[in-house]
Amino acid sequence: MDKYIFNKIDTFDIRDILECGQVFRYSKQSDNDYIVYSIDKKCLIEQNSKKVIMQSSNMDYFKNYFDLDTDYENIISNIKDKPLVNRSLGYCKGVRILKQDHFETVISFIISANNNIKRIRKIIESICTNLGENMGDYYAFPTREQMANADENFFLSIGAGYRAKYLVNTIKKINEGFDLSSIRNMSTSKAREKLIQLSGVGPKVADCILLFSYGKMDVFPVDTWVRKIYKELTGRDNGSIDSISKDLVEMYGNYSGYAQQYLFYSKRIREQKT
DNA sequence: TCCCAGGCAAGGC
DNA sequence: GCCTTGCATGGG
Repeated sequence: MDKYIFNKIDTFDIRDILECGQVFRYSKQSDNDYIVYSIDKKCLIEQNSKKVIMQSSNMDYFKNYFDLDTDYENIISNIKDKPLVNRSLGYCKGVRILKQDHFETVISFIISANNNIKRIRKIIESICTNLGENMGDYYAFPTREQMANADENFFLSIGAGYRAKYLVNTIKKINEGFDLSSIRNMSTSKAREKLIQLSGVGPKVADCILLFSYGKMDVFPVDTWVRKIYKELTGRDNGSIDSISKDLVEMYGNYSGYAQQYLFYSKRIREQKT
């Protein structure tokens, strides 16, 4: 296992990064010590006031995964004067937007619909332990072929609820040739349109996939928390996801995705939710 | 008992 | 096109 050490910076905090709601497969060893899993890989991350220590057999993968080449101070300087951003940074300046696997992110955020993070994590873990490869001390996220072995009853049995049939339909579509990698080269609006063709993927889930897996930053996923924030900002609590999202992207610009995550996570911290 | 959670699909208009 | 309703499940 390789080791990679870098100096601790304000814009990398492993707790913020993993607990901000963009990823569901991680385990907390202690306050500053986590393990994160992605597809069939894992990475240990330990941080203190001076250093961050990463350990993995797939270090190049995780350097990219954690977006280490991006200058977050520069991003912050571009949005810090926008509404609510500066206050939010006081809670979670260490957030970074991960570069997650397309398939895993699609499946994960279909499960996220009208659900809470604790349950989302539990359902995804059940998917891995039941369908994924045994890697020794953990289970990999199943491949699309492995997932094709699961039927609606399986997903119901692990608590997926009415999302069970969405999962079956989407897995089938992907196995029959729906190309997730081609989406990378599309414009944000085309990519969004394409993702929404998948069962269980609407505008909000599509925006999460675009942000957390495709690195599209001109999106602003609108969920129940963002609706509350939008009401604080504008006094309005009506409107479709598309209209609110469009408003917010106009307001926050090409760094909307980062702003969204700072606002979303700090809101949840302040309301003491898990 | 009702409300809520990183909403979506289907049907009505 | 927009608006309403039904939907599984577990926690507060």
